[in-house]
Amino acid sequence: MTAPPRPTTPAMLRIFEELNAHLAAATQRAFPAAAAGQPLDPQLAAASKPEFGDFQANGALALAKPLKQAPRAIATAIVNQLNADTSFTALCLPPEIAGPGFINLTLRPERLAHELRQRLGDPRLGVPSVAASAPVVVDFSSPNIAKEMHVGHLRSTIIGDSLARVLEFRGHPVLRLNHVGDWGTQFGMLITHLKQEAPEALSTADAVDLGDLVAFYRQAKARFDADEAFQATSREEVVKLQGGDPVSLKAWGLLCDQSRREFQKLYDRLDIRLNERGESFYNPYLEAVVADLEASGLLVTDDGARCVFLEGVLGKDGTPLPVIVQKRDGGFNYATTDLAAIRYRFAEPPEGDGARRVIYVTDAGQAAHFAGVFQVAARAGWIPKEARLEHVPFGLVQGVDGKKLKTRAGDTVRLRDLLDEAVERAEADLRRRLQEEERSEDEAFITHAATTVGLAAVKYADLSQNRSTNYQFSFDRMLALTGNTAPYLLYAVVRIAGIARKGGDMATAGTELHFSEPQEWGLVRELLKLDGVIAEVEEELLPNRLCTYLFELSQVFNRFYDQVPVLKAAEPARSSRLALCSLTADTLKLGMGLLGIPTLERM
RNA sequence: GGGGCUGUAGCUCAGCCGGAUAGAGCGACGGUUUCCUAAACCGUAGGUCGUGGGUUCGAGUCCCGCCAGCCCCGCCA
Repeated sequence: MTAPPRPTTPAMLRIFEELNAHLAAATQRAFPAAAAGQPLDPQLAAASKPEFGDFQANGALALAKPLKQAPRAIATAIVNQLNADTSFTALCLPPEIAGPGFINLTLRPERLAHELRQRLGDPRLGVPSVAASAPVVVDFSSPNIAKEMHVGHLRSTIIGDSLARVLEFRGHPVLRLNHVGDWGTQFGMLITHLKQEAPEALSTADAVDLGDLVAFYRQAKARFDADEAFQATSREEVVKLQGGDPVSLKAWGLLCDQSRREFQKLYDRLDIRLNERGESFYNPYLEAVVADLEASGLLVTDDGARCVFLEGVLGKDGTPLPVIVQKRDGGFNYATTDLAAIRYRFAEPPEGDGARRVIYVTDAGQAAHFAGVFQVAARAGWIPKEARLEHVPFGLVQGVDGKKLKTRAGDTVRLRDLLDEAVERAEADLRRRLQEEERSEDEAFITHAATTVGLAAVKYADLSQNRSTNYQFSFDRMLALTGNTAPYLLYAVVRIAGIARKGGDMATAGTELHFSEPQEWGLVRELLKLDGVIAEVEEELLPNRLCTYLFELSQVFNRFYDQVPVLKAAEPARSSRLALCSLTADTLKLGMGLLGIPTLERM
């Protein structure tokens, strides 16, 4: 939709900005003429390999052509300017020119230690909070009333929650909206069918249980597809409902309550907070949507339906595709609701949310739908100039066979069953391990650890993959104790907790830091990357970047743990290393918290 | 027919406004435990980045064609 400027996303944001300014100034001093036209971009980036230092600047290569000079000569001139700048030399070791003309920058160790010390005892671990922000809407999960949550809701729920957590941590007021399917044709079908088959369900709470309701829904859908008379009755029922008919409304309310309670069980289990604001919420605004579109001259009546024809999107016959906002029978559809939602979310309170960023976490199959709806909203003038409206698409959940995930019987996998199995498998693993290691733990410990590991595995496996591709679901892989998995990360935290139990003082706020080993410096550098990673996730809405970071941090920590003694070290190394352990644990806990994953002390 | 997404090592995947010899995990093979949980660590092997062009000093990354898989395409959401 709107295209904001891409932010730079390196390690250590503040230092990055500082270096960038130094480089730009040095380049300008070295080549004043080159700055006359375009602003100079030093093309500063995180070093692509550790041996290149902390940062690399690639700008000299790009200047070679306009300046008609060899890139290494340009780099040399820039470096000479940098070396003459004492505020730069206080920050960095002398830059090195490498390859065709890269400028490699290595931060002074004392500066790294200084940055690290500032993060010790800082609850935000160096991640800045935004000063003030308009609300951000994250629209995710969105199951349908009268259906059970299934594997199809997994990704939206987990990814949406994580994005919301990251945005909240950055200080944005986040509206976590559950746009449940509680309106529309499906309800017409269901209510019509229930009137005939189980009328008590429409007047008495919980007269049928949810499983039966799901079965009724399936039957209703089948009748709707096959029986024209039923279709017509269902459509009339929708119109009645949308018109506020009390009998229909009561039935509708009962169905919603029942489903809502079931959804909440799963949200509680996954520790996900959501505000329900279903499609029905926008019912009072649907007329205004159509009126607005009419007033702005976008509306066309075609074959009885009121549509907006899209620009640049052609159908089979080469004519523009419509977005239908009012059906021939007078009813509204999901496009109308989505438009009303966009309009409401960007509108100022009290008749709106006043949001300036609206994020939809839905499967990639809806990309075309959202593109169309977004275009209409833009042309209708409902999107403020500085606002962002983003569809965050994700791929399908597939089985290991590469096909859409199903049960052995061929049914959709219920979310509840999927979580149960993950926890059961985690528990079986844990019990086997306890037996092998001749450890003894009480049942409460086993239940807690297995639940945490099982749910963490499901969440992490999903989040750690770039969401845009299809996702191959495998219990074996996600619960593996090695590799880029939740158990591996959880274990790193457990190791640090072990050090604390064995006498390591983790209250390290005032510690003098003295590092000598490469494993220590490796960990220091990794720890300082957190702020950049968070900024990147906030901008690109890709939780897998955070996962990659946490995995790499765990790897670097495990190497450190394996190769460098902590408790047995002499001072001042011991305290410095304890500080690293403490900050690593804090960083992992914070990062996993942003993924919606709690950590353990022992496992 | 039109549109979108995807195609990188045997498998699952990273690859951040184009930048140095394309990375990781799993699996395979080999090694490490008197020491803070070995659920770990160290090493080896393994890739024409689907394919053919183009742009560029430089392309897995940008543009065009083609191939393959998946998804979407007016009154369902």
